[in-house]
Amino acid sequence: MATMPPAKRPSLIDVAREAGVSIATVSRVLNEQGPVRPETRALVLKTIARLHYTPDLQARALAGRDSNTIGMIISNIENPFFVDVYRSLEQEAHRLGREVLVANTGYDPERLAASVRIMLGRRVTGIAAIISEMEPSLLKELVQSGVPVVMYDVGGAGRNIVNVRVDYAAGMRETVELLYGMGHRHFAFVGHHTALSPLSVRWQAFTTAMEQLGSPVRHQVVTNADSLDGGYRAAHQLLDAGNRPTAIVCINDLMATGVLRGLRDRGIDVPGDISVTGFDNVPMSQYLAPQLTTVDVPRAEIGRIAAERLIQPKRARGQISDEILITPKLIVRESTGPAA
Amino acid sequence: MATMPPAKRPSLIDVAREAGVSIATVSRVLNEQGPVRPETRALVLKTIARLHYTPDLQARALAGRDSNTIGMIISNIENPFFVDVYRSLEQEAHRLGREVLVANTGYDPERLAASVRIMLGRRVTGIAAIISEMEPSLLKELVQSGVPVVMYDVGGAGRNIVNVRVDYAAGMRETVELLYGMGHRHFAFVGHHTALSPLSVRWQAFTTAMEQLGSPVRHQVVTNADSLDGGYRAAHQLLDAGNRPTAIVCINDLMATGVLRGLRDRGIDVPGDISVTGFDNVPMSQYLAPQLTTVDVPRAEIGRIAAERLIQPKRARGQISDEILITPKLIVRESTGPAA
DNA sequence: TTGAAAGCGCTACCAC
DNA sequence: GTGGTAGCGCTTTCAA
Repeated sequence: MATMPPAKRPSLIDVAREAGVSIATVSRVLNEQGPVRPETRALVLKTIARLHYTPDLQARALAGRDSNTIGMIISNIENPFFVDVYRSLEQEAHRLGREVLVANTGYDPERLAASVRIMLGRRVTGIAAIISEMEPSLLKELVQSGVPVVMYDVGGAGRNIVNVRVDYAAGMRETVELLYGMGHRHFAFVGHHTALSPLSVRWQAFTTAMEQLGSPVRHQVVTNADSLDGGYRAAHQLLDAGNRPTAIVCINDLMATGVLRGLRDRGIDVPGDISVTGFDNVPMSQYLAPQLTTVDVPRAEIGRIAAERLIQPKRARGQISDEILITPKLIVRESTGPAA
Repeated sequence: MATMPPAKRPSLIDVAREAGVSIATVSRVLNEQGPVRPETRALVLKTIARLHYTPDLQARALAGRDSNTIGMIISNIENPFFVDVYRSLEQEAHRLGREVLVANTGYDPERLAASVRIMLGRRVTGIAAIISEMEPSLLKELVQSGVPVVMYDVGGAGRNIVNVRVDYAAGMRETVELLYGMGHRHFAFVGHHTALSPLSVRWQAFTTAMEQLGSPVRHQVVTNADSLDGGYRAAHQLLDAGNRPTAIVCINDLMATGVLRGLRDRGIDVPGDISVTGFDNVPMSQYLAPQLTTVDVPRAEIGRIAAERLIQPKRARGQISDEILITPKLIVRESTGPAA
């Protein structure tokens, strides 16, 4: 028994040959472009079906048409926040007839660089960078590529860059003031590694808000991985360090969820003994016990805006950069209460 | 001031011209293949950097080398279960030098069909279908495409298909027996729409387990969207319907989380009044209060196996199909207790 | 060690 | 209406 040849996938040529027409005609029916006699059309369609022909998108993109795809890079798909932005961006992209190529970096700078190369290599028509950090050199590469880019959290300037910013300062101020008003004077901030950076907008927003409160207020900081477990460990570290705070402000809901669990393990009541706040208002935050006090960041809006800007970048010439500011909103739930 | 031309991206030709060598040479240094004089190599590299050249992956794939990409289709990225499988598959793929192309169908059959077309169109070297349903015609198309496929939950046979199955029957039996042993006689099953299908392995596993318990045991069913909110609404429906069960078995942790919240809203104590179980053992299940009794499905293993099978499909000839069975394990936590 | 040239599968333009 | 054909950017023989 002879070994079968690798059974190459059928191409336009195969379809054309089988149908007895030219490849140009097949292409026409495929793209519903230009005139084709109904009968010819039907024949071609039948042949395509018979051969299980699937157009090669790479070749199609190569031959002039663009890739019809926008890329999205996120730093932690484990965090529901990013997933929500992704879903909204994808929905909008599909509505506008585009596909989405996702890449998850896991906060790894190398993966980020690789992801950018892949996106550029696949000739995406735009890139949404929903990440927490970006090396200047990479950013420069992105600017020079000329591809439309929407950035979130990390800034950047260039005629092809649009920045989406959340007014963290406002959100953090509301949070801190709520707590302060409830009598809290000893705060702790729980963040993840990337948040150490002076570039971290959330961290900066927190310190600024604290400074505005004045001198009698103290705070300490714990950093860990951006995960449920990271928050969990942070809570234990905080308690082990002694000098217990009465309010714990977390960089996001994911970590706050871990903190809540860590405190419960140690028999600490929330908000009776300690108050806890998150940030983002991910769906999960409502399903916890106690429900999390947090700051709502409109993820759906962010994804939608990113898709829009990427797909219809009809921007005025000469404009250096663009900035979109989003205002978050404090949502008070059960995890905060008067200082013990 | 003249309008700038669209500033096409530099190609191999541009690099070759600038460096004064042939495109073949540039290609060689790019792929670290064949002999190239160190000085030539250095020159080319410098030129590439200067021009910010990024190879066109589509063209590369077209010209013979494969796309170096495996595709993954999931049905609900909102469910952490799928995200975990994705992360593990991606990690393994990267370890083996491959990229991953993800598609989320949101349980939409049309999106599923579109996703398959896109994967095939991009000439992925394999597809992991981690979904809950698949139309027979689509499945057939997949088989005929000849692309290696790994399927989870939904079956399929073909020389290019590998099935990963979880022994839901075992997991459900353990769950139901735990509850029965605690005195429960009135069960409710909470599933999502897809679970209505007689093809749904989880639903079948539940009914089978119930039958084995004998006649004095009753059960009712509620279906809703596969989401936190879906579970939440299911709980309310269950309570409104009267004839309250003492144990609620949920199709997965996502819905169980919603159920927990719904019960709490109605002042019902878990597990004091009603016991609740989930399935999957997603990270979140440990962070709830009460912590969820659930069945652990090794997601990381599933992702790893999928990647392996897809990337090294050195399978024996003539083998009709392949099947991998994974045995889940019950994890008893706080959400289950003696019948009221 | 390097270059020339033949495709890969497709679109788009120009003839007929 | 339909066919021929020139690329798109790259890899890969085959010669030089």
